[in-house]
Amino acid sequence: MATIRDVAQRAGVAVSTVSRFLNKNINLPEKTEQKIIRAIDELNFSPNKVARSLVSKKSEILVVVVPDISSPFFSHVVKDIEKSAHKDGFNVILCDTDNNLDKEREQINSLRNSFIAGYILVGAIDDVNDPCGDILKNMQEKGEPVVLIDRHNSDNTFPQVIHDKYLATLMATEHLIRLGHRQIGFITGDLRVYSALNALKGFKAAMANISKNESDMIVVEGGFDLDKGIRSTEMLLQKHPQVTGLVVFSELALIGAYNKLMEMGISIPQDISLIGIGETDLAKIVQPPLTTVGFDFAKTGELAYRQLKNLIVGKSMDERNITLKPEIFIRSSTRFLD
Amino acid sequence: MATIRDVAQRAGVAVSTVSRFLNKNINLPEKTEQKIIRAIDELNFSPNKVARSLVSKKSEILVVVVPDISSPFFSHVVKDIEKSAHKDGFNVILCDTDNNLDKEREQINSLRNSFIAGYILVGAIDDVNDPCGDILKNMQEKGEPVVLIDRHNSDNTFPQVIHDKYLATLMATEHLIRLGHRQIGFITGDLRVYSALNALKGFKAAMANISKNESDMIVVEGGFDLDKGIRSTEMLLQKHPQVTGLVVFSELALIGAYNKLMEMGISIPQDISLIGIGETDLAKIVQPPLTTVGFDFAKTGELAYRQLKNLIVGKSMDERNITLKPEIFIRSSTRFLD
DNA sequence: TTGTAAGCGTTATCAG
DNA sequence: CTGATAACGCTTACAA
Repeated sequence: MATIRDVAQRAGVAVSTVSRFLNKNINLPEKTEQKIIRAIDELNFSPNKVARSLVSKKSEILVVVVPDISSPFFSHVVKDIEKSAHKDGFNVILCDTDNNLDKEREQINSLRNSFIAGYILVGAIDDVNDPCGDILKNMQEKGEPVVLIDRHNSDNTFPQVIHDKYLATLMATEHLIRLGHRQIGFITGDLRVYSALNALKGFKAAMANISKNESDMIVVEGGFDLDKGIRSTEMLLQKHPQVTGLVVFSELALIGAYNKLMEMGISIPQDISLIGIGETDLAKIVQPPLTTVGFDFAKTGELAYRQLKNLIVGKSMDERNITLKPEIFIRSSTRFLD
Repeated sequence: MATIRDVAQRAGVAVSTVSRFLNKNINLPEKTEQKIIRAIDELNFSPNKVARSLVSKKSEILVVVVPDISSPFFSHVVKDIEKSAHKDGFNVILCDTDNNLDKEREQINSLRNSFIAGYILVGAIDDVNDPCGDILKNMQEKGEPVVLIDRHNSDNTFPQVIHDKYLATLMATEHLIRLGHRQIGFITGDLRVYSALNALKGFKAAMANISKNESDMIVVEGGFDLDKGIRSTEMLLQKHPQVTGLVVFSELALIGAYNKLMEMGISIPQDISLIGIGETDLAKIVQPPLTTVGFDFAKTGELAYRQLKNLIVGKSMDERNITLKPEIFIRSSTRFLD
């Protein structure tokens, strides 16, 4: 690999001149510029990022932390972040924490001496009980650019993008209520996750209109994968065979619930109306297509990146907290209860 | 941020001593070791990766290039690579090329001066016509560690992990033939992709047993997403309403085909037997569950990482080319044609 | 065993 | 406007 020294030597100028040229700091005379260009070309030189990073104390590297990249929502968000970031010349380091906050800690800490330009952290399990407070606090003190997506954000410390899961679950549940359902079950996500907790609140708020005390409400703690959806559905139906409507948090668990109902020979929506929180292709594709309350998460990644970018360049933002509102997609898995 | 200098000063030793301690190059006397540990602790010091990288001319950063991280197969592979890599202390830069080879070129080139430890490239569109030859050749010359997954690999230049899509499609087609089908349609992937091309060969090989000339074979060029699967199925059925069996390459296109058939009121497997190449949860979940010929792609990422690791540490591998064999999962979407 | 100093490839300061 | 040269934070000969 040729260095800036080699280029300078070959062009017959000083390294600083080449450096200036590279950083377009100044208008050099046509003549020297040509010499430099030629030398760079002949040597096939390109400046070393690491050396550059060492002196400038920054890099063009972003870190994106997700609980599970193989989950459709997260992989879409990451894709959009990467796409936006790439346009600005940033590269993205992906950290998959496997829903393990210790791993998250470790990963972030191991990167903290690499002049990372900024971080985007996506909601993780146990976020509610232990919002990585120590690390985040430290990052804040150090002034490191951090943006949060669907994450517990005490004291509103960091800019964030939030999907209003409270409202989404409220809407979903109210939809069933409007259709005449009274015996409505809710399969939550892992309640140590910020947005899952909010969803539960939304469910309770909606149910409060038709049910006097909370203890009557039919709630089973679920999770974010297919398997959890299957098992939770089974459990819920066993304990509460009277349900006519089912609200399921998270896309994958919804598909799990769908699968379980089909397997049990329970007809959707004849026997049970099924509605999910979160929108994916999957919900549209199964038969019958599933009614969902979802978000246009094509925007999430880009919005989060934009926030981060503003943070990095020190530009003030119009709004530090972006809350995305849900939309209901009525398909064929819910019916009027006569 | 404290530097190694600060630590040395505080501990009352030379920087080199601290460096030696950090790199465990030597056994220091208990006494000085304690002093250093204390200083490090008090200053909350951790060594700067960038500076380290500059002198060592290497880094703990891997680059993984995929055509589309939002596709289930790729996101699973990336997850496994990340997991394995993280155990060895590597971080992973994710490049999503959006199936654009120019973007791939650009991304890789922009990273070539960052002392990247190694690269894993996953099969992309146009790989067949233009296997990024210039860049890859250059990388080979420079001795940069590169591992390929499902990718055109002229002259067997790089270690690789391959899913035998030829065999998979052969098996799928033969399964339908065994069930008595003769009018079998095939929806390919994008034929500029290496493994899609192989799949087509597999289909033709199987069909050769029951069909004299190739021009009789029913083939429609498809793609890798849901939408392409839907459109290709529509087109195929329009031109060839006589088909009783359908082989679909790629997981997502399979689901698209399923969806289209359902929408058209075509019963699976009564009217048409449907079989897919590639295994995902989706195929298991829809009703009826779909027969597939798939791969245990839980292994792919880890295997590729292992190859790369060996390349990086200069360890010779048992096998440079790992070919993963498919397995048939017979479910309820194929039936005996009476 | 420990310390001194050179150097990794840049950028930035400061003379000329 | 250009050219030496000192950083940046670390590793590693080489010397003591």
